[in-house]
Amino acid sequence: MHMSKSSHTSQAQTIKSLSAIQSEVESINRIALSVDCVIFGFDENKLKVLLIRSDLKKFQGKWSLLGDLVDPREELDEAASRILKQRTGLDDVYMEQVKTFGSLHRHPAGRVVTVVYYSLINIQNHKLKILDNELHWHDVSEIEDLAFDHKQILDCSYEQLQRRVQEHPLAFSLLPKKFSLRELQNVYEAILNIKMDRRNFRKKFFAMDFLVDIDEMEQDVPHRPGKLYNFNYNKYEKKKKKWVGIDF
Amino acid sequence: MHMSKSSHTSQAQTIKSLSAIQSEVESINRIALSVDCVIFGFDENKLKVLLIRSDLKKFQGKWSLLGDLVDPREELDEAASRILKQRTGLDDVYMEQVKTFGSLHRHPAGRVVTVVYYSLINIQNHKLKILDNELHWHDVSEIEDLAFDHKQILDCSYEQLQRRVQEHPLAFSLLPKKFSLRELQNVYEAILNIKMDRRNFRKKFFAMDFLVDIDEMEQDVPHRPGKLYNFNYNKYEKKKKKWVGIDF
DNA sequence: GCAAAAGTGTTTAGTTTACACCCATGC
DNA sequence: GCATGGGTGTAAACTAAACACTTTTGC
Repeated sequence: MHMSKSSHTSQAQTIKSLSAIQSEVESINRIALSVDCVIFGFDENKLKVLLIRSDLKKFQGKWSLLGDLVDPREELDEAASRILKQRTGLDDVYMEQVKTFGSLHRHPAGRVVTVVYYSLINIQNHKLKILDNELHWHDVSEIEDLAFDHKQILDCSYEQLQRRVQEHPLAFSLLPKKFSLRELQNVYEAILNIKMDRRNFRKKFFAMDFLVDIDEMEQDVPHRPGKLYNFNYNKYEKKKKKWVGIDF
Repeated sequence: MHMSKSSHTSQAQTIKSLSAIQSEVESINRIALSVDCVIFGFDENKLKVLLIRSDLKKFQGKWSLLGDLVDPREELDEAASRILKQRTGLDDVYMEQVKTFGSLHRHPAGRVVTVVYYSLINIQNHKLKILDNELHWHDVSEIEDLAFDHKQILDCSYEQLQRRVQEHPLAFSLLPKKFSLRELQNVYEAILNIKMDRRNFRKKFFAMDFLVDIDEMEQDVPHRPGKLYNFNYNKYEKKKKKWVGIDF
């Protein structure tokens, strides 16, 4: 086999001993790690995201995602849950890792690599627990600028949400347990920023057959009330399709 | 607005000063960060991945992905490119971040969080540069166990590849610039682990209209030679579709 | 009774699948 | 001349899209 003539200078890492790695791990090569949470909600027929005012002078007046440094004894997912719990009081929430952002100068305090999660919560079901730093909900479509690289992080998370919501039953996480088909359609329209045909939408979801008619109606609506449904996760798990097809 | 009665004990982080964050960033809260590369190739009609023997006694005899610690002054993408370049000599390679793995005890040297990238390279075009630690290609389908959590990382990367290859023109990165339709189909069949109809496959790709007939034929094949094509990335960029549809 | 949204089917267009025969080359 | 894979078209099944009127409720 042909052996390249190119230099071997950078192969050192391949023959490191455990103790050498250990000393690197323990000393020079450590980096601050944070978790940032993009917390999506749905209200007033709009997709919302939870923001606070940045603490830092450099970003004075700018809004920021919720995040914190990861403790070295803490799992990444746990850090994300902790941040979410602190701010929303919610525990059992849909959450997904998006991407890790590590630009050298993304944080003014030095090198901080951040692992980003997004989560989907049902706004109606809860009130925010701690309103420090003006914690509150913002329309995703109206956000122009955020502290740090958080606008880029939000855009990336939102794009991932748009992709995933078309292939997985995520929309239900943004709604109460009981919801009308109109509400469900509104979630899709808000996330994907499109209009859909009402009849075709209903047909599609009934055909999938994991909405359960709970025999209740909307209350206090100024028009004919709609039926309410539950999402049956077990039925979904059994029926979900293995999608194959080349399409781009 | 209703103010929750729940404890405020964990809100401390929201009012940290920059200097407080700075001292955390500089000291106690740092974590070793590595990058691992899942390097896919295609040969003998099989999807391959590049592995080395693990350096560590604990994993003696086990194969491992290629990775290294991230230098605090180095971008994550650069670290991934560096690892790839060291081992394959290749520069200009398709590469995508997959996910970050951070289980507390995934690495015997201590807490090491790892950012995983996969890349797609054309095996035919090159020979491996450095063969230390028995660096070589393995059939993805035959890998049973790897050092660290690398089997889990490989599975996750492979699943992501399977999803992405159906929606983006990645397959071309695994082939030489000139390829036959049969080779292209073989890539899809290997990645997705399915058989496809030859006529429908051809129809589909010709309809997409970004394969360029370069008016050359296969050489030295023991049967009727096929035409060779290029992938025209510009044409793809213009034509690619914005895909909408709920399907799960 | 009027405003507002719920509920409901059918037709058409487009896409995906299944399927079989002749052709060009190397040996 | 035979083995091997290249190259091609059509019909059937399925899926997605377009589209309008009647019903129920609150006011």
